[in-house]
Amino acid sequence: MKISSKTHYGVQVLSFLAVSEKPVSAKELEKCTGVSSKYLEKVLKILSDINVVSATRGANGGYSLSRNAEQIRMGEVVRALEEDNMEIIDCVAKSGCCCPSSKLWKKLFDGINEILDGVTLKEISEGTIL
Amino acid sequence: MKISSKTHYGVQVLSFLAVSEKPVSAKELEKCTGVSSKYLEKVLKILSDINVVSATRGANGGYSLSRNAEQIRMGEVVRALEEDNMEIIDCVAKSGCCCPSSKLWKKLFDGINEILDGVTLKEISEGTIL
DNA sequence: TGAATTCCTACCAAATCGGTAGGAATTGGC
DNA sequence: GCCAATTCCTACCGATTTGGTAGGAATTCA
Repeated sequence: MKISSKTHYGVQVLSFLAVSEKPVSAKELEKCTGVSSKYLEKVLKILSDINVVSATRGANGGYSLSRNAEQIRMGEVVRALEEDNMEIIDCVAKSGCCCPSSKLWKKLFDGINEILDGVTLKEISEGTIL
Repeated sequence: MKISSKTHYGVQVLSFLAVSEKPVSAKELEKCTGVSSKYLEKVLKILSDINVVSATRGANGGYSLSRNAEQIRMGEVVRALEEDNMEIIDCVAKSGCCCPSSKLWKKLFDGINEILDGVTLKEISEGTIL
């Protein structure tokens, strides 16, 4: 029940990209964040796969948002970065089980997703989140 | 960002205890849940430390709720079972940092706690959770 | 005293986390 | 065409966490 550093880094770099005009390379992001560019590459690949950032290779390449920051909801970002760990506990996910607690976990994860989907990258980069 | 099996087991055994009059031993709970009594002992020790169950040793001993089920909120249970992993990410917890994402994590964890504190053990054991 | 039980400590295998390393593929500029 | 800059791919690796197991000490009831 905690946020991985991968997710943390992911949101951090997104808020850098949100205020940058040109593509930003992993090396430059390393300077901003202090996180190794090699590791950021991994994080950014995940964000690229879900079409939140677009990556261009080669000289003058780098990463940029593939949509406006207000059209990027934190839900999709966090779900991707936490990979399959955002699902409800196995027994519930695999539909069969109906242990008494399953409704609690469902309620919890629905709530988590609702909160995250209610926040856009724009709000984060501008600090206007409530 | 997932629920550990320890937490899952914890809520499961609590809902057993909620419908039992007499103290229930770890061995009996093993029969109900399929989880080894040795491991359940650990889980129950945590719940005992936060005064949600009371344990009595010796013959005819076992575990029972130390309060009415409607007075046990899932928030305290889950926070205890997940130990320190329910805190906001380190950089935020240690007050100094104000990376742009910190407000998001704070909002998220506040929301999680609010959801969990809004559900009582009674609702779980009776299945009346919304 | 003996059986049933929790409590305490130590240990352990497997998975996950948080990276590192090396190089292939691609692209732009000269 | 070549070189430098960049992402992409694959493999590896140490530390930590997870999910237990094992053995026995302490306690309690009959």
